[in-house]
Amino acid sequence: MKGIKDITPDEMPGWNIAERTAHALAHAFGFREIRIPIFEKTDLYLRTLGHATDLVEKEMYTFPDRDGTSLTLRPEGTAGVARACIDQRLVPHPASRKLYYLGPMFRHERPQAGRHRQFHQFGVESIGSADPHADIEVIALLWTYLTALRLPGLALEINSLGHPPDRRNYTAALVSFLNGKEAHLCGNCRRRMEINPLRILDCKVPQCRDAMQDAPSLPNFLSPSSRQHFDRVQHGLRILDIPYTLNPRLVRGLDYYVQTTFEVSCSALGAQNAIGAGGRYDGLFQKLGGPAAPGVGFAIGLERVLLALPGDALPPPAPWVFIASFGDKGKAAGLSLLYALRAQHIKADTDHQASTLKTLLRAAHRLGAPFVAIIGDDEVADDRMILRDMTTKEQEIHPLGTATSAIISRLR
RNA sequence: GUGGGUGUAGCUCAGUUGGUUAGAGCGCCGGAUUGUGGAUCCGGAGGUCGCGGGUUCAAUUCCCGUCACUCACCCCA
Repeated sequence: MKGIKDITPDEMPGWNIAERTAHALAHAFGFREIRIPIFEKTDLYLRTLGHATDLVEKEMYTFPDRDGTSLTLRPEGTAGVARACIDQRLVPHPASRKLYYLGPMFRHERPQAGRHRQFHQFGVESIGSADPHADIEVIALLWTYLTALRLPGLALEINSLGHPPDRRNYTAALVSFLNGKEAHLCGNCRRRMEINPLRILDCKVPQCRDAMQDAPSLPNFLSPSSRQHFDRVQHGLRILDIPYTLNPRLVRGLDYYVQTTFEVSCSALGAQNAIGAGGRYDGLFQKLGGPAAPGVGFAIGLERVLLALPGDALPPPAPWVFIASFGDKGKAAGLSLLYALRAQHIKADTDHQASTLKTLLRAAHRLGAPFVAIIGDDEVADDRMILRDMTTKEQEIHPLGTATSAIISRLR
């Protein structure tokens, strides 16, 4: 299917390191995992994401349930997490206010590099605190995660949209500035003037950038409290030595964002270079009929992380042993050893087709086995086993009775 | 939704103005005497040339359509 990918065994080491790092760092920052359904009632997304957004207008996988209820495969995680927090009454519990999730999202878009219809996100939501330190903590986790994986060419941009009244004032100023200049805008932006003028800010069409040259600046419209909040966020980032640049034109695509917004791009990625982004969404819970609770969070596109992941970030494969046993007695002894190791959680494998030492060793080599246990009839007769190191070609001899423990200690 | 590019062996790709048994490298399988892998040499298997139609005596090659993949626009993670 278009834009839907299999993740093959060869790709899994990268995924494992990306996911393990996510779990480890999220825990280190005091976030706890939550798993929510992969689809929700469509209404949830209509109410939270904004009707005029591209995501809602044309990218959702929406289908009727058997009773006619409209359902939608989740296109992002924040709305679902917020719904779950309300349903499960998590907000009052201090230990359940910092949550993270990992899993597939679905958007019906034309696929291209780093963009698929089913893709995966690692996201966090910090709920209940309007303090700038919540913003700092979330941004710090985002930055720590991406740098821990040693992704090249990262750049963090931040902005503040202010409180809703600030944004309304600015939007009004922007529209009045653009009135009469419609002819200089691209068709898309002319449409945006009606539905979402802020999005004209980050239009990439040159003529629109020219037309916006002298447009009113969003930071000038921040209320004193918004400005103070934003200043304190920046102060925290400086203390933590997290490099950032201010981008007064950074506007996020979803309607629920207010105040702080941020985005990390990765120059190693190509056109779709946003690797992680997020912001504050203080009105979201009320919009869903829940308790008033501010929140801030981010989402990271894991496919994009994998694309940028340097090859040497992958851990070396764990050592294991190939059992090369042949002859009637040798095979029997090899079979016992094979399962004894497995019972100890030691990776051990063989090739049941191969019957000669030559073919067994060839099979071991092809599977990339670092060690081979050789057991033929002669070995059984002498009550011994040969353990061969495939890289150094060194061989040691052990009694069959202690073969399992000898191999285990050799692999460590 | 719009535009460009590409579809030939498991993989990466050749294929000459349309011409008869469609090739290479890598990989895979086997062999080079009896219980030691990788190297070398020799041999072998494997292809509806994406699919459908059209032009032609003849199509992998030209034309149309279609599907898939891919990159970009839009937008986003």
